[in-house]
Amino acid sequence: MLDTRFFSDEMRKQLLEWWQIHGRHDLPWKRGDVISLGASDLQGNTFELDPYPIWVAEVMLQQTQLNVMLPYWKRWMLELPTRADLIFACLDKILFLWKGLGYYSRARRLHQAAIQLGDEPWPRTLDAWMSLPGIGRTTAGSILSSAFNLPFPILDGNVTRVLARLQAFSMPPIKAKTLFWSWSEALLDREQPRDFNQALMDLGALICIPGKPQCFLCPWQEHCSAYSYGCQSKLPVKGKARESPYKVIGVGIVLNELGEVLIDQRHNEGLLGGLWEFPGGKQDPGETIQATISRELKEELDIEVEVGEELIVLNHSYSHMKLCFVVRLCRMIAGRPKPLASQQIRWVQPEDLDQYAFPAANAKIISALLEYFQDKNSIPIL
DNA sequence: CATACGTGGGC
DNA sequence: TGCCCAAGTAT
Repeated sequence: MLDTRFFSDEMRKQLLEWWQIHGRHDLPWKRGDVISLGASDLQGNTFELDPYPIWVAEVMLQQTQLNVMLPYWKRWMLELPTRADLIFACLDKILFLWKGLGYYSRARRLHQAAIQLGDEPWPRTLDAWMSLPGIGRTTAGSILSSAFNLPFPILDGNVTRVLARLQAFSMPPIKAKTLFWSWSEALLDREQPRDFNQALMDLGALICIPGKPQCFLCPWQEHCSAYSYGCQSKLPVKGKARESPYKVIGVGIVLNELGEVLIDQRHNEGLLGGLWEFPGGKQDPGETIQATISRELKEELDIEVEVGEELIVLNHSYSHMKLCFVVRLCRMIAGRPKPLASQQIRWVQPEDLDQYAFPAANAKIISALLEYFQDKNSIPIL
């Protein structure tokens, strides 16, 4: 039941004319090699682009803004320029290239998907792309329309916001995914889906922004229900966010007599999967932080430590919880560390920590540790 | 369908 | 400082 009343050819034309002038035309994955020409020529927009750089970009762009992912994408393309390079890369390298971007399962799934594709030709159907790990309908539609100029709609945060305002939709869009998809599909310019999808996203990213949209610059002002009601800054309606839990985490910087520090690699599944970290864990109610650290290191590494001075305390918010890391220097008293709760453990020189993929919060701990050693001008003998 | 899953920028 | 938000996917 496709309601296309609101979506005219005139609207498509207005958006594309706006985009020709104001759109983001400098996306490097859309300026790369043209892998084949269609019946027409470049002017006709029927050329095809290499899907690999587009695929990498689209995955990096999931829940991530263009200016944030761009340097990561450039480095990735230098290190792993083709699908074959990705297939044969090791997970450590992949996670290192992803370090700091967040949502690390994206990197693992990109790798898995490349392996799954093997040396098959690039898929050209929605189902084939969506069957790959890490690729949902939006990413599949983006790749198919960007690379092959095929008429598949998208529904990202930008498009959702534009549509919610265009239709003055008064419920949280999350409750009406199917309707929004049908709108995106009805709206799509089937003659030039590549440019149209990009134009729609650019409209959302540049004009129809959250908060205070730039309606005075909008090519669709006259078509926008929210604008006519003056409610554009209230849309889209968001669902109520649940309070995220707060936890205190005791972290142990365990040093040995060689001045090496003990790190562990997290299991691949779940939060920060596959990344390295300093050992530690959640403080139990009524427990001192010293007790937390010595208990966690006993449970996870089977070592006894003496908990020493505080290195740093830092707060860190994830999307679904807030943590306070209390980091203490530790001396190992007894035992030999074993990876009881991790993939592996390693003793490393502090200068070599930059060769491992640590999450952002741990990167701050590393900075504090290196500063500490610099101030001491020597490795502390505990 | 609700929830897990990161991070940095903007205000 | 703290909260909102950003090119979503998997379960």
